[in-house]
Amino acid sequence: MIDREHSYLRLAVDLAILTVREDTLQVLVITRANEPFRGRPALPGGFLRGDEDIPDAAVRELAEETGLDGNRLHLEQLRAYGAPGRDPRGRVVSVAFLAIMPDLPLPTAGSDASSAAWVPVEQARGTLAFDHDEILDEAVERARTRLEFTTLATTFCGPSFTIGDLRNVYEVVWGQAVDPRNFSRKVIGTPGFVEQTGERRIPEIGRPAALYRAGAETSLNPPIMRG
Amino acid sequence: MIDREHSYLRLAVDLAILTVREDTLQVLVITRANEPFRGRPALPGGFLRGDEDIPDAAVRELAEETGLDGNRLHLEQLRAYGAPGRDPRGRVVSVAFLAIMPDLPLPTAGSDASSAAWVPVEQARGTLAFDHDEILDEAVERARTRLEFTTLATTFCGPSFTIGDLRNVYEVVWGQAVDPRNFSRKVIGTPGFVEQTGERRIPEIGRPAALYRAGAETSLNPPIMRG
DNA sequence: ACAAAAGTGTTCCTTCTACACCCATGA
DNA sequence: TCATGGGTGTAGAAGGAACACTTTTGT
Repeated sequence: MIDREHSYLRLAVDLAILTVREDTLQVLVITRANEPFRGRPALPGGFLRGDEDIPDAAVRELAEETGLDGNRLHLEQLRAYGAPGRDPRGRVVSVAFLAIMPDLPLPTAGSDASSAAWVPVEQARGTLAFDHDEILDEAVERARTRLEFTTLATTFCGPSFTIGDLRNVYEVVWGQAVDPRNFSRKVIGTPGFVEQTGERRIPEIGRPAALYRAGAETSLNPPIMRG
Repeated sequence: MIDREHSYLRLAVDLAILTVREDTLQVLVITRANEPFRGRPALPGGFLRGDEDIPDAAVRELAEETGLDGNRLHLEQLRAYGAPGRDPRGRVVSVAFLAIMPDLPLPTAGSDASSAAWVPVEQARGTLAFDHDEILDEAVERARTRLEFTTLATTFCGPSFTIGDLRNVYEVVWGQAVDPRNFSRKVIGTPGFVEQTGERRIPEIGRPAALYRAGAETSLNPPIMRG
């Protein structure tokens, strides 16, 4: 059944899972347990199973690698990577996904994932196996533009957060300062971006901040443009 | 070599090739010569060859179906489509591309492509084989946002065009009127969007219009937003 | 002169930007 | 009362929307 004209190949799914942690943008990186690239850092991922849709494979891999429920966080397809020779095992095409989640502790998960760890993007860049450096760069760029045009920043936060927390997400992901005064107005003035919970968070020093949860709106019009 | 855990599959490339023709947005559609969906309209495409990169496969299919040089026009990946059952022949994952080109006559091409024809998007929508209706919808939406944020509209035009021609592209792709006065100013005032050729086009009746060619800039900042 | 399409000037309005200023709290 | 972060007011600049008006041609 396999011929040369249109040959069979294996399809993998790779995940660039981003979070904001300790005021830096971090990516979930595993250390490869097997050849090829054994011992090298890489993005989590794995092969598509027989009768599985591509997003389902991404959700499954996410659960296997992090122990988390992929239906609860943001997961979007970036694109397919298929350069011949990108995988020394043979012809493998990978569909890359961008995932975004709050800063949760990584369950010291089972099988494959014992080595999963958060690593600052700046530190991971240039060190990853396969073509994962390229995937990571495109994932970060996608996340940056998503913050401009969607309310996605809230998925970096937990169930409740202050406007300052949300602003910190923008500053860390964009790598540039954002004016706190104008940012508050913009967020609060955009219907459906955030909803007040009624609670407040009292800092060690300073005025308490109102707590919010993510609103129903997903797109941002007008957008919040980077400088 | 094929096991159930991570099975082999075939990878296809499908192309949503758009142009503006007779004041409508049209898509290149073929009539399928073979099963499955024999006789039904579909997007052009085909299987990836053994040692071929994915964009190369898209360029090759474009050449085979239209006789045109895919290196000269805009070609960008949309995403991978891999729902089980999307192709009755078995497990086939397709990487879809958006292509944009000027309104050129279709060479009555060779092998596969004798049935290639331009069809208005509104007319093609809902009639295509496989999941190509979904691909077409996403291609059109991508093209619409590309016009907002990039200078891509010029690739719908030939080597030289008037500002009116370019405005017509926006009106047809967006499906809404655009103010001619403000549009001129915006386009001419954006450095690198268009360059004057020095020639003019003299219409049957009316003031001659200056001719332009595409400029070097690709992104559009500030963008041209839809209403 | 007239039709048709190209292009300019101007006014109003929304939004962004920058920054002065006030508010609420714990130590 | 001070430090700290939360939040409001406001003036200026930039850009978009709407539209009156002028320009350039062939018939």
